Parts: sequence; structure tokens; C-alpha cells
Amino acid sequence: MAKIEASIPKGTRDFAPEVLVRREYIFDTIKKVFRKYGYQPLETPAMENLNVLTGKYGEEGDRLIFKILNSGDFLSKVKGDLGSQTSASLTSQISEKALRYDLTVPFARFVSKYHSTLPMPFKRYQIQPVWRADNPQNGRFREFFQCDADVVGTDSLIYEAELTALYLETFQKLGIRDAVVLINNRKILTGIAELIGMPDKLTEICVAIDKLDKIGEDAVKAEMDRRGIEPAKTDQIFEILNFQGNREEKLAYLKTKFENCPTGLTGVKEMEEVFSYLNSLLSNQNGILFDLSLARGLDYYTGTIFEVKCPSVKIGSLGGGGRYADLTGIFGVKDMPGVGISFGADRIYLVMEEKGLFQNIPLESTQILVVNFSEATTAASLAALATLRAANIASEIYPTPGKLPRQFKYADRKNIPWTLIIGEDEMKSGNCMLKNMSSGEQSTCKLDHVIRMVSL
RNA sequence: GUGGUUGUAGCUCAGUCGGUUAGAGCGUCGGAUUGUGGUUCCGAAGGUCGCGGGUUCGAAUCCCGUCUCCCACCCCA
Repeated sequence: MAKIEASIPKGTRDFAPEVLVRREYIFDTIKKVFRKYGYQPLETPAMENLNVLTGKYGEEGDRLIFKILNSGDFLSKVKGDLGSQTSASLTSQISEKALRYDLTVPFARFVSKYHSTLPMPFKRYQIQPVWRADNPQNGRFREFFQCDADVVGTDSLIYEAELTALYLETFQKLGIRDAVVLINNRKILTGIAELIGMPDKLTEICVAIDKLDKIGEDAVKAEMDRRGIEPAKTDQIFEILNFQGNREEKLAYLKTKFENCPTGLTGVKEMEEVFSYLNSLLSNQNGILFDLSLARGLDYYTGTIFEVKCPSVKIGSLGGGGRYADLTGIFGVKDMPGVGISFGADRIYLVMEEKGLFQNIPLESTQILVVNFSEATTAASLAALATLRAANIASEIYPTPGKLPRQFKYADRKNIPWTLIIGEDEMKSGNCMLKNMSSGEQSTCKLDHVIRMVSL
């Protein structure tokens, strides 16, 4: 039989046990905080109908959606001559399903389908993989996990403050102490676009200034020029973006700028409201930064926008989110505003690894390895194993009798902290021997003493 | 999707100008060691040199294609 290469698709990963233990620690931490803030779990299918996904992420986004071929002889159903098709016309005929690209659109679909039966406002969290046909890079994969929390059915800005607090608490719990939550408001950016007389260029402006911290002011200005924004207007934009001051000073400055700009003023007022809630909710707000240059590329955001950065590690953002005025309109359900955030678990992992934050997470799963001393003692060892498991102690037995060194090595490899030996001598006296694998100390005792020792 | 880069044992990497049987360390396995591992010593296994084609008397080495890794762009977590 021909040998098949044991490779996996580009940008995907196997998660070995020692990696997965750490990933699960991240997911568990996030999940616990989500629940503590009142968010309920949701899962949706890996695949969605293609028309649910297309057009939601811009032209670039459509290109990055993984499509699934129809079943059966899909080519025979193509209308007209195969050779004269474009990729787009062919795709729509041979594919009607695709892998989900994010968790927000499937959530919107879910809410649209079940809104009449859901408690409103509906708060859900969702931790599942998503797929993008992007080229991999550091911290970028084709299959990766998103951890989203959203609340829909309300435009209360209390949730903006709540999600900010949720972000900070989670990163504190994970040990990423220098994580910074950047906050801005799309209406302020809209105001700026109106101020310079180019409201139709909002998306271009956002895409360009979103790169500010990555490529610098000069490069952003050059990009704005390419995108059809005159240098004089760009200078006007930067005059506002570069304003130095604390929250209150920034807001006061913007108010004077937006004197004749209702949209911009609304943005300022929303920020004021969010900050007032935050003042009640959080005593320490060091990790929150009102950043006028925060823009975010996605166009469905209409109000507050968030992004989490870790300044000490060279990697993209660790999370992001924002408020959207209309989540479900495309599915025919009106008046469903919402706000949500997302954690990038894969990048959080890389940051924690780089900072050495996994040291304190125990790698072991099994607590006791029961040594399989000899054929004569296997039965007694199995009985002890059953007792340990009945006492809720994670334990396992070595499969083949004999060769103590090999059994100890196995315990080492799996980071098992204790071994339990029942040899001929112990069996006769009705005892067992418990060995601490890191200190090497061992003592003979009764099994129920072992249970007490290890349960400590 | 565009451009650059990388690929040799399970892992990290040598391999000269194209030349006989492709090496090392670590790891694995066996033994020293039939009641004690993480130390030591001895020994062994393990390779379609990413894959496919081409040039050549001869290719890990040169050429083309392709896949993958990493990097940049686009975009994003």
C-alpha cells in the first residue's frame, strides 16, 4: 500500500496533550468570567449556508471564506459551458455551504431565527473554531478559535462598560497584566469624516488609521493619499487624532470641534456615558485607554469599538469588538442592536507562552500510577486502582508486569506525581507503598492513608 | 490572492566543488540492573534528503514545477 503523508492542511494544527491542557486553561478562565457576567453558552454548526456568509465581510472577506463542494455529481448540474464560467459564477453553482468565518454572523442568524423565544436582552457566549482561507503568519491560522460574548436586543451603554470590565478581569486572571483595552466610538470617527467634508470616505479613513501603530503616521498619510483623501484633509484628521490629554480633556476638545456636527457629538456623549458607568463599576481603570486612532476595519460597527493590545509582545490584537446598530436586518428582523467582544485564544496562548505564564499550570492529569509489580500482584493492584478511582483520584495502572525502571520512567514522562507499589511483601502485610516522584521519598502505609495524602 | 524564504533521522542541526555506504547531539528501544525512575556506561534501531519531473556517467547538492514552514502585503483574531 502506498504510504500517505501524515500532513495536515496549511494553517491548521494538531493540539498535543501538553498544549491542550494550557489551551483549556485559557478557555476555562474565559468561560468562567463569561458566566459570572451572565452570558449563556451557544454553539452553531461548523458550516452555514453560503448565502448567510457572503457579503458580510466585504470583498476581501468573501475571498477568504472556505466553500464546501456540493455532494454528488455537482459538475453535471452546472448550467452552460464549463470553460466559459468565471470562478464566481461557478462557485454559486457548485457550492451552497461554507465553513463559518466568524461567530458573529452565525449568532445573528441564530437570533433572527429564535428571537421570539429568547429572553431579551439576550446575552450569549460562544467558543468555537472559525476558518479563513488566509495565508498563515505568526498568530494567524486558517483554523482558529474565537471566544465571543455578545448582548443583543438593547442599546444600553451599560453593556459597553460591562464588557470592558469583563475584558480587564479576564486578562488579569490570565496573568497578562499589561493588556490594554482601547476604546473609541465610530460616531466620533464619522464626525471627523463629516468635519473634513468627506463622510463617504469613512471606511477608507478607518482602514488607514487602523494601521497607525503598526506603520506610523507618515505611512498612514501616504495610504490616505492613495485612497483619495487630500493631504490637507489628512492633516486636519491628524490634528484631532494627535490631541494629547486625558479622557475628559479629549472629550472637551472634541465637543468644541463637533459644535456643528450632531453625529460626532452623539459619539462624545456615548463615550461620556460609558465612562460614567465604568467609574461606578471599576475602581482601577489603568488598563483602559480612550484612543481616538482606534478605528477597526469591519464596517458593521456603528458605536463603541474595542480592541485589546499587549504592548510588550509583538503580535496583533488579542481581541476586539464593538457595537452594531443592526445585527439581524439582513435576516429580516428589525431593531436588534447589540454589542460584543471577542478573545483571540490562539494569540493569548502565544503571549502567555512568551511571558512564561504557564509555569503554574499543572501539566499532570493522572495523580497516581499504580505499579504493575508482577503477575501475582496484578489483581491486588487493580483492586487498589478501583478504590482510588472510587475516591475520585485520577489514577492508572501500568499495563505489563515487571521492569520497575520502565514503569517509573512512564510516570516521569506523564508528570505523574505519585506511584503506588503493591509488591509481594506489601500484599502479604495488606499495605502498599506510596512514592513521591519528585522527592523520591516513599513509605509503607494503608490504602486509605494514601487517599488522604494525595487528596491534600 | 501577491512577493520573498525554508524543508536532511522523532527533535535540533552538519553535509565542502555534483563523486563510493548521508553524519552528530538529544530522544527512542535493548542491555549492565528480576524491589526503585529522572545519573552513568555499552549496544541497536531509525532516512523515498518535502513531493514530482529535468540536466548528468553520477544529484541531498544544479534547473523547473508543486506542497509546506516562516516573513511581508492584503485583511484580520
